[in-house]
This record gives sequence, structure tokens and C-alpha cells, in this order.
Amino acid sequence: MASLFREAFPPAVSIMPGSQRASRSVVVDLIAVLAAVTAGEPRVMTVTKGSALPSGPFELAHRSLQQGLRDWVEQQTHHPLGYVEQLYTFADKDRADADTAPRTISISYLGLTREHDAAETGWHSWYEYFPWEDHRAGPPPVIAKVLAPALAAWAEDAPTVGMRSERRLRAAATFALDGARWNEELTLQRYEMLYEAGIVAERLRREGKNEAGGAGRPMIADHRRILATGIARLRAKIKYRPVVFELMPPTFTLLQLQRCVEAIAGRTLHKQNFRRLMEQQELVEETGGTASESLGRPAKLFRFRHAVVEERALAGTKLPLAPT
Amino acid sequence: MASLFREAFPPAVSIMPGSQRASRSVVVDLIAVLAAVTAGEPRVMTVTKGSALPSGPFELAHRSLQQGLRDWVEQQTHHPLGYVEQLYTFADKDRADADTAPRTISISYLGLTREHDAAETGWHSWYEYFPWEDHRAGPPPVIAKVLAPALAAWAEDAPTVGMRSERRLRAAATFALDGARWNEELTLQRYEMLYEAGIVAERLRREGKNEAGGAGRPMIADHRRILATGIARLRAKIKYRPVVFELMPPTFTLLQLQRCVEAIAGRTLHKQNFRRLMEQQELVEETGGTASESLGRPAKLFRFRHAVVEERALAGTKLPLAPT
DNA sequence: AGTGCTTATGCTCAGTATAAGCATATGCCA
DNA sequence: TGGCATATGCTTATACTGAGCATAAGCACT
Repeated sequence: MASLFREAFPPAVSIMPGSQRASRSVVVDLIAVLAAVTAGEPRVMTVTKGSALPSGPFELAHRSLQQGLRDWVEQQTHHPLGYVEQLYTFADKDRADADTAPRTISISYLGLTREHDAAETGWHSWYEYFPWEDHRAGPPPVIAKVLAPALAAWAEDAPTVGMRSERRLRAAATFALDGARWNEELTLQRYEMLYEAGIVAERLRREGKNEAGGAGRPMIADHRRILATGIARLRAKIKYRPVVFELMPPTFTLLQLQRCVEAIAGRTLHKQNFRRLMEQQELVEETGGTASESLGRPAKLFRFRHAVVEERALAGTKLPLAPT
Repeated sequence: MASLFREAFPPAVSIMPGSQRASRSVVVDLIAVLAAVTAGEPRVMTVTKGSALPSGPFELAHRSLQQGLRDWVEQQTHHPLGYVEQLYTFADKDRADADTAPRTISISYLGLTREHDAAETGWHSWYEYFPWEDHRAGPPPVIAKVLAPALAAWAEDAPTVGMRSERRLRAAATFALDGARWNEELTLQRYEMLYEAGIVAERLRREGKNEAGGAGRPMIADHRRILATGIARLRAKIKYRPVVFELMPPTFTLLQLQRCVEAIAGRTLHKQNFRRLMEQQELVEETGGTASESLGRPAKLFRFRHAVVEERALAGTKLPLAPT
């Protein structure tokens, strides 16, 4: 392997892009994780009755992948696609069956879109695929009932004492098992651990075993892993970039905003502190109107202050800079 | 364009990976941004006398891109490659010349490696390519002397009043021009703005103009943009993940560690607060030894506490969670 | 009108983290 | 021994966060 790669990277020879090289057939796919939050649930667009993410072959005609994806989604949903970012490019060999099939490269994107009709087809809640990720009503029972025992068995299955204890520790930290704190950003790590432990249908299928033992709703190929990547990315991003607003209607109450963040993070937030955070960061401004719906005191309506994005650098230093 | 893309993403039809599809020839390249910090300078591995990043065709034989890259680098540098992460996949059409040439997709990676012999060939300081990014000795003169005037001219060149003011504001925020605070994470945005403004050789070359007016040392194709992506990613990452240690020898003094972070960030840090941060986060532990070199009181040697990576989730919540 | 329910909004208080700087320690060298 | 240079310890003011109490403003009853 090392020698093969050495050939691939001739140390002293620059390879100019565009130069002709012999190349076996490579198929390039685009895969989109399109997210929206409707009726308090984070949803993802799917095809074939929820079993796959929308995808298609990479076409040569687009100036930019990003723009093409945007055009397509806006065409489909009739809602502007607020935000697009590249997620990851998968090219591992074990995705394909053998050397016979053409090697597939999948470029995946995360896209955020506005609230839309909840009845629209093809949108499914994230948590159908990852029931253990929704902690808004406390830790979901599936963790204690299904995952924890299965992970314990997997840990005991390791060949050495050291590996057993290492697996136990890793499982506890990742799934917040023995009093450890839940970390909502570890969505991908959790899915991969379940895969490794053989608790998801995708792995069982690959091994030719009965898929019934898998937790959560499976998808084809590695689409559920890609979805996990998107969820993890979005959960991390809302903390330091004002991307939530891409998922909100133009005006909203602070509680609606909070519910949207909670849906994404899969956790409940402290109401007063959440509103203090929004206001002190000057991310929103009052429209003057109030929301009439529902019980209780009417809430003020807010809109996102687009200005802050330009105004502040929004970086959050974290480094102990020297005074200049 | 929209209609083309609609074909590419048949809305109701799932496309199974591995299914056969007609596909025009696509060339897939791997490009590596390999970083190290030696003698207080952040360096990147280059080929062809510093004009390109190491790259090569995507080969079919590797199980995983990541592992292949790792093997290759360790072979080349005789140092373990501590950390590898995918940077970005570039596939924009304007990278190639026309429809005649095969479309190129570049998958870029960021890799971190240990200190090595500074005399080794092929390693160049980042700041040769981005002289405006090094603020360790204050704002580099090139900003006020070259970039600021050129950016001002570019702003004035805009067709409408609104665009002119928008460009001025954006330039000021990105390059810390009118008393705005410098944000070291904006490396990519800065390069792209200079590209847009026609102040870098890559753009001038593309337009058939004289390249001499470009700031910083150019690279072939879009390699400098990829390098900027890697720098920005690393500068962001050191703030919330202990990746610096991948660039350090096994034991080090706190000042050496600080210098390494400073080299990457391009800024000077507050010494006492830096060491407090390291200690309170329990990222390091004393080895017992002391460093003898140089003047002054000998510094204690430290090593990285690999344990923390497993112990703590290292997430830094930032969301106002409700008490459970 | 009054009571109670519900959500909105204002405010406090303690604990913790951060920016900035002062002070002391410990080596080497003349 | 005194001076220089770096290392390391400690202080103070300020900002931010977690948690909770208290009040406000609607609506639906009686």
C-alpha cells in the first residue's frame, strides 16, 4: 500500500491539474442532506419512502456544485435554500463491493431550508433514524433498554482485558452511560460505534445477518452515516454561527426560535438564559408585532438582524491574546 | 442549469450507489496540505520548488484515502503523521479550461506532522505565500502599503454606490482596516477577496495580465486557495481541539508550546494566561525534567496528557442547557 | 369581577472564566 | 555579587453562565 501511494504522490514532480492521466472509471455521486424544522421536529428530505437521501450523478455542466444544488432544491421545494455547505467526500474502498464495480466517490452536502408544509412528502424526522439522539424528553428508553446492553456485550466480546475496558470507557463516554454527560455533537461517533458493535441494520446486512436486531430506521448503503455527519455538523455549527435563522420564517417568537434549536440539538434549553443570549448578542430585533396564537401572554415577534453577520467577525477567540 | 440539475437529482427515484451510469471521464486528484512547525515557523510541504502542493491521482488500490495519505507521508518524512482530516473537495468547472479537458475533482486533506529537520527540502513557511497573515510582530507592512490601497481601488471600481460601500465595509472587516479587530481565522476569505480584487498572481495570470502585481508568492492552479483553506481550518481547530500537540515533540516547555500556537495563529499570546489555560484544562503534565537550553531560568518539561481526549468529551457546550 | 392557567419577560445571585498586570523565583554570566 | 533573562505564581477587575425567583399579560372559566 505504501509503495502504491508513493507512486501516486511523486515527491519531486508536480502534477499539473488537467494533465492527461490513465484513469479507471470513477463514478462521482452527489448526496444531499437537506434539513428543515417543521412542527417542532427536525426533518430531512428523503427519497424512496425514507430509505435514501436524494442523490444523483455528478454532471459536467454545472459551474459549481454548490450553485447547482441550490437551484435544484429551490426548484423542488419552492423555498429558498438558505445555506449550503460541503459535508464530506466519501471514497473508501469498502463502500463498493469489489474491484469489478466502478469505484464510487460521493460528495455530500448539507443544506438548510425554511419551514414548509409538514405534509410534504419525503420529509422524515431525524429521530426516526436516530431515536437515541432525541433527549428533549430525557434520555430515550432505547439507550438503557437496547443500546447499553448491546454495547456491554460488544465490550465483553473484545479479545483482551485492555480492549474490553477501553470499549467500556468509550461506550460510556459516547452514550453518557455511567453518569457521564450527554454530548449531542457525537452523533457520528455514536452511529459508528453502533456500526462497529453490530447494532445497526446496515452492518448486519453487510454481514449477511438478520437485520431485525438493528436500532433505528436504516437507510441504503451508507446514507445513514452521511445523515449522521450532517446532524453532527449542524449541531456543532449552531453554537458558533447564526445558521438557525436559515431554518426559521422571517419573523418568529423567541420561543419558536428556542424550539427550533432544541429540535436540532435534541436537548431542552433554559428559557431565560436562551433569550438573554439572543439579546446580548444582538442577533435579533423586535418587529413590533406580537404573536397571537396559543395560550398565555402574547409573545413579541422578532426578526434576524442580518447586519450582525457583517458587523461582527463572529469568531469567538478563545486564545489568550497578548494586549497589542 | 436548473433543468440540468433536475435531471441529475431525479426527485422520486433513488439511485443506488454502484449502479451503472454513463459518465464522462472524470479525473480525481488528491491534494495534501502537510503542516509542521519548525524553528518557530509554520511550514507546508511543497513540490517543484515551492510552487505546488504535493498531489497525485486517486488510485483504486487504497482501502481508505486517509490511511493511504498517512502511509505515504510517514514514508516520506520518517515522522509519524499525527493527524489527518479532509479539507474540501473542489469540483468547480472554472478550474478546468473547457469541456475538452477531463473534469478534475480534487479532494484535499490537511495533515499535521512533528517537528523535523528544518533543512529538509520542500518545506516552506506559510507566510511566504500569505505575508499578510503573520501578525506576530504587529500588522505586516504589506497590508497598509499594498493591500489596503488596492482594496480601496477595487471598492471604488464597483458599479453602484451600494456595492462600493459594501466592498469597503467587507474589506475593512476582513483585513482589520479601520480600527476593526484582526481575525486570524479569515485566511480563506482574505485570499478570496484578494483574488476577486485582482491582487494575487493567480487571478492576474488567468486574465492574461502581468503577474508581477500580485501579493505573496503564488502557486499553480488553485493550490494557494487550498493552502488558505488548510490554514484557516487549523487556526480554527487549535482553539477547541488539542491538535497542537500533533505538531510538538513528545516533551516540550510551555513556551515552546506557546510559540507553536503563535506560529499557527500568526499572533502573540499572553504568556501567563496561556499557561494557566493549559494547566486548568489539564492538557499537559510535567515530566519532571527541565529544559537546559537558552538563557534564563530553566523551564519545566511537559508532555501531552493523552488521557484527556478520552476523559472529557471536549465539547464546550455554549448552549444554555436546562438543568436536567 | 375574580380565579386560575399559561406563556412571556424582567431581574438577581453566585460561581466561573478571562484580560491584564505585578511580583517573585531561578538559572547563567560577568 | 549584581545584572540579565526567562519561568512561574498570584491578584484584581470584569465578563459570562447556570439556576432560579418574581412579575406581567393574555385567555377561559365561574
